[in-house]
Amino acid sequence: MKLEKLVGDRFKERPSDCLVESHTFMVRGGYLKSVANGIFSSYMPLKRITRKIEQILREEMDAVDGQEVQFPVVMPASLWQESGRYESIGKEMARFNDRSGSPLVLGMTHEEAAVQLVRDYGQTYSKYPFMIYQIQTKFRDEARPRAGLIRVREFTMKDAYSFHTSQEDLEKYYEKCHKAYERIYARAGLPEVVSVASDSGMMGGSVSHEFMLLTPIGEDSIVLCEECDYRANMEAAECILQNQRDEISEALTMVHTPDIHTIEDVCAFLHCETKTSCKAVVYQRNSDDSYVVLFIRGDLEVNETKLTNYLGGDVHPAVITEDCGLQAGYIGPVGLENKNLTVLFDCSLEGLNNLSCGANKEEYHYTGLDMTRDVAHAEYHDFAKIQQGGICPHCGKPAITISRGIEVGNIFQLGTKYTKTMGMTYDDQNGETKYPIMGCYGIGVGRLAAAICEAHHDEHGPIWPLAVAPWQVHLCAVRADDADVKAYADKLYEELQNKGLEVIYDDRKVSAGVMFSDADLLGVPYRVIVSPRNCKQGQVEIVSRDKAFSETASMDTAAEEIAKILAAATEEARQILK
RNA sequence: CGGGGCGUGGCGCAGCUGGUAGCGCGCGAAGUUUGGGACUUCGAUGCCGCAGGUUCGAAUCCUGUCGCUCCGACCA
Repeated sequence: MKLEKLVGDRFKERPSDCLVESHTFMVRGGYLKSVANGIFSSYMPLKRITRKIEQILREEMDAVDGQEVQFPVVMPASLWQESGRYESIGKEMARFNDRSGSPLVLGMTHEEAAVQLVRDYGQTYSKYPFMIYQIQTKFRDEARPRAGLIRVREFTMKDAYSFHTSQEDLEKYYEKCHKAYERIYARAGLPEVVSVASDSGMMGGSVSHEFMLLTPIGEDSIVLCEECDYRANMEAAECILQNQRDEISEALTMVHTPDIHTIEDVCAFLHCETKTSCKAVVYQRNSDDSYVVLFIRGDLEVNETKLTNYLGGDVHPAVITEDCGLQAGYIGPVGLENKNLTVLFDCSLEGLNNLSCGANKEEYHYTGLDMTRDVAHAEYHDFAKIQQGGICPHCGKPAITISRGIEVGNIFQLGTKYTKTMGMTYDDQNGETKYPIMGCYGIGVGRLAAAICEAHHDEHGPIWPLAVAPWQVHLCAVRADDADVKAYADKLYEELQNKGLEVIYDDRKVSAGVMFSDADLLGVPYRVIVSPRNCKQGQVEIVSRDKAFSETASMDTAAEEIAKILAAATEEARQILK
């Protein structure tokens, strides 16, 4: 490919809406163009990258006996009504009607389609296990797309679905897929991706893992232990506390606290720390707007996912009205005898004494609250967000750190949620009718490309790992107006292509600065420089994009040398994988 | 869904106490340059997001609307 003919502009200035490096470089380097909020077209360089990523995905899925299939993008609402998700999923799913008025949806995930595809086939145990996968466009009407390809509305995803006749078999296969995922990230140049235990959210099921690239620009919070290998999604991390009770319990005393509402204000007023207070966090159930009051230690935050899981339904922050029986800013556990309230207590309060709390009376708080004495009936559950420096649920050491990460894939043990609702059954050896157990496994292709860029770049542009780079060699003819340079570079271009290498060839009559800047933006791992200076010495320069490698080769044997270097690099990558 | 910000050539921006648009980059031509985004000269490119309103006159003021974006909520 001649760079001169490559469609798409490269430019110097950072567009104002690009806030992360991957987005900036992909826009500046002519990789993509925004079409609408969270919807992009790809130019050739990005298309070549995603094609290579997809090929890696195919190979690794095939290696775990996956069969590539293809589900439709557009599906009838009836298919989603079978699983119940037509109703349970909100505005994230795009819905429309066809000409006859029949409701349709755009696929945002394909569990239903997968079950539909195989439920007639999988009627006997002898057909199991099997796995099907596709690489397909998904549309999710995200509330807030952001950061270029990191979070978009339309994207390509590899999604896989496995079907099993026993939990043990699923678990065995799940483990295989976990390893396959590790290989995928390693091959794509992101061996640093870690898997974390996660909350499975709307997908249902129990065990799941998210694969995370740790980076400050990530959207998810991840809990890591510095002392052991414990890793978890923020939502799933158990919060363990060692509650320290004072020896002497003071008496419960009402204190006048005019115009003081927040925990910080109350504690400042009472000259105590927020961790010696009991705060109330009020929610309402989405289903019926009934109130849920959660008491938690003043310095901690509520993990709403834990709360949702405990309640078995979604909640939203409460709107406290005059007549709901709650004194906003003065809610406390003592004397809160309200009929229609669900009152919950976080473990962080268990056994504590000498706390401050609201008195359920306007402008009054209590001091000297003793949970054991004053709130004897309380049951304690874990609703708290784990904190930096918190206690690791695995090793028990106070070595928890919280990092940000980009989710570049995830795997779920789905169980029978979809096979049950959609009536997929098989007969086992004993002639008993059973529901197959499912697993599912997803990787977003574009997001992975963005994550690679995020992890591998310098101030000038991306540094694509060889396995996913849009081209393998970037041939620069510096001073292409020089006849010797041009003639030799043309010849070398020809030779490299004949050796089966992927070459982007820049023979534009532009200054070296422009040429190198463009090469930096395209991030091709090996750069070959032909110039008058080099020609005079009978040599060409071969340098790697990451500057780790730089050597010269004779003009006569340059093509062979380059091919050798690439072969060696490919082989090295293969060795590392083992 | 809540709260901010912004819509002016392809990109980045100025103009916004009203008088019909300007700068830098990029683009085209000519020439001088040539190993990290060169220089000079000339040139092209704008329904100033859209629709109303105020006014003799609107990029500028008012109203509405659409779009983009950031923070939060939500989230396979």
